[in-house]
Amino acid sequence: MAESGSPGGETLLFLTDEQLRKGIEAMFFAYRAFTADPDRLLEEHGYGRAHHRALHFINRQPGLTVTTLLAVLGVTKQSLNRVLRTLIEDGLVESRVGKRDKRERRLHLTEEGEALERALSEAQRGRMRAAYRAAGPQAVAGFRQVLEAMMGPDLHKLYQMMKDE
Amino acid sequence: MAESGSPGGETLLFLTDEQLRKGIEAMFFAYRAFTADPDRLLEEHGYGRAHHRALHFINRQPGLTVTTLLAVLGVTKQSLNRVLRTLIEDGLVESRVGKRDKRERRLHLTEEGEALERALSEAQRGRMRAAYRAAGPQAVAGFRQVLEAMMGPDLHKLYQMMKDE
DNA sequence: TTGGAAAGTCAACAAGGCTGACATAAAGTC
DNA sequence: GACTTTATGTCAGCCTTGTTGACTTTCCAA
Repeated sequence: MAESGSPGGETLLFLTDEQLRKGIEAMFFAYRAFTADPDRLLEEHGYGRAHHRALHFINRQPGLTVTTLLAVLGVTKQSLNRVLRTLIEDGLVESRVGKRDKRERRLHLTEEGEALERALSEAQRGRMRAAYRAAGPQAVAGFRQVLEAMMGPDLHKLYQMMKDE
Repeated sequence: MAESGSPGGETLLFLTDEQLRKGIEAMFFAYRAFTADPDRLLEEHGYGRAHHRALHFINRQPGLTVTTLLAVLGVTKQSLNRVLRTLIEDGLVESRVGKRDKRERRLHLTEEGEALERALSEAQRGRMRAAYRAAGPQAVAGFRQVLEAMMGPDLHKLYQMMKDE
């Protein structure tokens, strides 16, 4: 019941606690749907969500280093390594020694890795595309604005690191 | 590279695979930020995200049954029970035998439960409020539209079950 | 040459999903 | 009244994915 009134001349009803709670629930349910499609596919291949995330970002930034991927994913080295190791063993990801700095490992998807990434992304984009189409370009712009504002400056920096087109 | 052209007379650039991928990443980063604040608070109390979700929905629908909560959360009985048991033992949730149907357990928050829920929600709403304010009412409307379209009919039904104001 | 950064590994632990199998009480049905 | 179904709870065990802490190897850079 914080800001229910009309302090200035503007209507701030969209900042009501109730509206905020509905927004929170919308995030909860939407995120569940958002991960459901790739999850099904992953299970068939014996992988989990963590594998998907690694594949996604390696695909987006071919040649990124392990340290960068760690920062992007926001997990510990040990946690990522477990996932990365199986992907490399299974021949989905290739780890190449850095040219200038030989300590670095540059990560790339193999053809097989690209194929799985594409399938996972397809599933996820399918739902996204349907939602975008249903809501329209104006709504999509608002959607992106709110999400970007919500992620805060640090994550927004990582977000912008990913190539835009 | 599916729909890059201009099939009709309309610009469908917002349905580009690249735009969809950015949307996917926005969801990923935003959801991470979205859960970060309550997670900190939860850790101080020795609880996890699962406890937060239970508290949230019991608060929203006081007196809901276990079966309903199961449907809303989308987890198994065993998984929910582990969480619910500790909340009841710790005196945050009260389980009352149903009046008409005595098999049912009606779930309610105690005062202590309400206090924690309020604190968690406050943390989460703080970020949400800032994002909403920064993006403006128009963007918020679009945000909600896209999320609702994304969750699909089944989850949308559960979403609408929650009281709106 | 020496300190620090990048990567990898081992071990142990915790949260929170899951399945399967059962048990009980209460409702509902025939 | 006997039988079936529903709502709930519980035990046991497994998996993924996160964590901390300790330690190693390799390599860059001052």
